[in-house]
Amino acid sequence: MKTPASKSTPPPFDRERQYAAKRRAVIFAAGAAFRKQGYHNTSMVEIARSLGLSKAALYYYVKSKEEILYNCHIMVYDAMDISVKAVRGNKGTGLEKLENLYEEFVKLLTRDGLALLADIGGLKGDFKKTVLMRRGKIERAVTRIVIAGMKDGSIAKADPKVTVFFFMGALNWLNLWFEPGGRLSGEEIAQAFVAQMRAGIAGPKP
Amino acid sequence: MKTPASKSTPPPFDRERQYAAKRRAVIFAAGAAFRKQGYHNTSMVEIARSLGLSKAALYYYVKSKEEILYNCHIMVYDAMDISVKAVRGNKGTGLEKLENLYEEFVKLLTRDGLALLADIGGLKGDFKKTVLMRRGKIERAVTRIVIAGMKDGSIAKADPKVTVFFFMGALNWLNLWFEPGGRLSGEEIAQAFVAQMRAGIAGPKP
DNA sequence: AACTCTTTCGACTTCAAAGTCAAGTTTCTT
DNA sequence: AAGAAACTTGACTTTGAAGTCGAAAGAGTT
Repeated sequence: MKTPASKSTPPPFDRERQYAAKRRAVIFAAGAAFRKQGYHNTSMVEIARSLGLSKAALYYYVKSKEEILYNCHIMVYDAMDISVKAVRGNKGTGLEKLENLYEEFVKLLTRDGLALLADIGGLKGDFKKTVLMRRGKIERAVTRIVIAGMKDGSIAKADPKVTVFFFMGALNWLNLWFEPGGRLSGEEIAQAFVAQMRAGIAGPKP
Repeated sequence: MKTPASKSTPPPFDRERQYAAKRRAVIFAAGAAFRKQGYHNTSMVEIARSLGLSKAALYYYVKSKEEILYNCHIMVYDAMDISVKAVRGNKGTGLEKLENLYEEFVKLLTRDGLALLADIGGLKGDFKKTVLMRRGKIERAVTRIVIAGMKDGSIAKADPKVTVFFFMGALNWLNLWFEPGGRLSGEEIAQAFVAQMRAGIAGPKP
């Protein structure tokens, strides 16, 4: 926080970085509260207090409550997009790819306080449009893998949409009961979820 | 409340029945809106208008918005309790019982506009306590069946809680994407969900 | 047709929470 | 140490939706 003022190249003390870090902290604190209580049941004052700040201080870092919610959503989708890309290159059957991806998803959601929030109704206009678009993108990517798996025989033939919605539901529900530091670790849940997902859809061809 | 005073039995025109029916209509209309938009994103005025009423007319049938939400929850849990009881008497393995129950659950949620709402944060005090209790009751009933299934070998041994949360998540998520009258009927979804749930957890003993 | 209970309405009040502001304090730079 | 930028504050305004009320229109009964 304090940098030496002497002659050489004093570590730049990047103010932007400081600001960005605090802004991130605000969004994560809010996200954690939204996850547990829901967007509308969490006031800006609560968020502020959880960080030891006053409400107005929050508005130094964010423009509005809606913007916080938007960023909570986008952060998760960004992380998921990365996982999707990572899996794209993989060799293996559709089922294998899906296992890898799903495991990453569970780990994401049980680490770092990232949460798939259901609250999209709290967003308006472009915020809403963008979030729905991003969610659709993830969904389509997963569905594509499932369809590929059905083609190569690693996944049992069925309606792809229903198949996907079934195990994606488990991810969305996860946020409402998972407690970091509870009896079950994210790792354990990831293992169990992947196993159950896999067994649920595995096809005839091994 | 009022019984005909004349000699014969003129059509009773039961006012209580009328009232109860309209009250039910209010709760269902509200439930449908809550399901799609969320509790806090649905105003009383909207609910009223969807029924062709004014806001004040709503308050003739319900005491508060919170009471509506409470009743939406309770109606689902009542219906689920009935399904649980129906399954209790059944013969068969744990897995078979669970299949029957799960199928009933999906059908419930795709019929009659009943919806498992996630919004519990909108409730306070006794309302909240009761809803959480009812939800816990259902969860425990399902978990008990799963544990029995693990004992009789029809369900693969694993952490019962995680096993249950996985497929119950699909039910909760269902509400957010299912559209009555859409491409997929409730029947079809029920078949697909049961199949995927079953395959996901089936044990060694057939 | 008069009477009464049920049902509805428009207009009002209340309330909680989002968002704003002017002025103060702290932290870094020179 | 002075000046500027970053940061924080308590008190204020705004907003949107919940909930209330007195009057009136409708329906069934005699």
